[in-house]
Amino acid sequence: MNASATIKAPFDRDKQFAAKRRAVILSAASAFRRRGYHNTSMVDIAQTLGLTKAALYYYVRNKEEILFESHLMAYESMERILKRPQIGEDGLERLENVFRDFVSLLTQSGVSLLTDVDSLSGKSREQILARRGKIERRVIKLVKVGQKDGSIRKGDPRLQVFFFMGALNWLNAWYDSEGRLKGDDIADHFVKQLRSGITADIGEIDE
Amino acid sequence: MNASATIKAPFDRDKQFAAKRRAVILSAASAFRRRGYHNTSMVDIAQTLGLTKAALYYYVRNKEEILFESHLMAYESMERILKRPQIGEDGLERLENVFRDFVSLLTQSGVSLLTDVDSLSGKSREQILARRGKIERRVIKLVKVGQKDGSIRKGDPRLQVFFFMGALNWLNAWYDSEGRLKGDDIADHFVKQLRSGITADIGEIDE
DNA sequence: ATAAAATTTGAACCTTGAGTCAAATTTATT
DNA sequence: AATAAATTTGACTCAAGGTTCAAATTTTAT
Repeated sequence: MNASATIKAPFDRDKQFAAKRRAVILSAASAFRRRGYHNTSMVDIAQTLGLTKAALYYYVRNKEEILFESHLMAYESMERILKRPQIGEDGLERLENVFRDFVSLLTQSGVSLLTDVDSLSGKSREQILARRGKIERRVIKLVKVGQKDGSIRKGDPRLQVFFFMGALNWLNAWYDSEGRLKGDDIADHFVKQLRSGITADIGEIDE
Repeated sequence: MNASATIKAPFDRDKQFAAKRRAVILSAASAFRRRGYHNTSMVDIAQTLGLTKAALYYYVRNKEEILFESHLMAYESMERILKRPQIGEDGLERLENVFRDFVSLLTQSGVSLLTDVDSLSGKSREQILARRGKIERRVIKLVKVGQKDGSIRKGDPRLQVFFFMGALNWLNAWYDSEGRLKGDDIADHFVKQLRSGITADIGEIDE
């Protein structure tokens, strides 16, 4: 069978397919973020790409799969950030850097955090929730490290994390790459507010 | 016409109606918060109340009206909090108190912040967005006051507000009145994190 | 130039869930 | 107890939108 050169093809089939599929997901994800999952029809998604509704089904099993992959894409990016060798002296600094990258991820790249988890069914939902949980736990761990080394104020780490992760999720809702607010400025500001929000008090009141 | 006593009726018709209507909205709002607007059918809403889908239409014009009223209910509560004579020495303290009441509102009462604004059409959406904008502006103003009197750190007030309002919106997504976390504890913690996040630096670095 | 594979389409199908309505039932008043 | 108004229901209609599929079209390789 093909003893001669089957040199992986000069125009690469699978790569093309994967790229287009990815384009579908990204485009859809962007629409989901703005209008919401249920307010975005398959026709909408198709038209944005200059395609026909039916064509989408060549790249995707069904609409839910698009939502699933959208979520996955976002969480994979965040995991990549978390896995990276952490830079920073103490827990606080490391958390700051991670958080800054999170903000950048959401403002620069097309990636967005979706909230329509409940539109996923069974296995998919569990998988996504597990993924999110994993990320949360990692961030919480980071906070604990900071508490241990004295850089982050004592207190329920879960609550501290929920607080600033809320900022992140909300950012997703109001940020529009048009406004005067440049992504980096937001990142700077948010990091500052995050930091001062949880920095351990030096000699201050403990309330 | 009715010269004799038509003493407003001893069993009060309209009040009964209003109460039931309110119950419908509240129950639905709760479901919307958990499962989302589109994942909650009219049948779901009806069943929760021990009714039939058709019965709902005696109290409500259509599903969208329920969503609209849900939003309205939340924003009216928040406006009520904002309108109340502010207590607190400076801008920061006043903001803290408002924020604490916001948190309490979302954890204690059944009121919840909905995000499905885009499922509203035309007039309704505009009205709700206007309402939200009004609230945001009030909070921003509060921050500005704090900046002026020196209690709140300088910086883009809009960004500062978005940050902690994000926490509020996100709270709405994860808070479940069951968990070990008691509403008041959350409020305490959040207020603390809000405060330290924006308190003006005493003699600290300005970054 | 042609054939095989890949991609896209038009036209249907099908399910879900919102909304309607006349009739049944419950509640309040005389 | 009778009646009128208020409330609820069952059964139906209807539209929207997701999904399917055989055929048409385009692309790639020979």
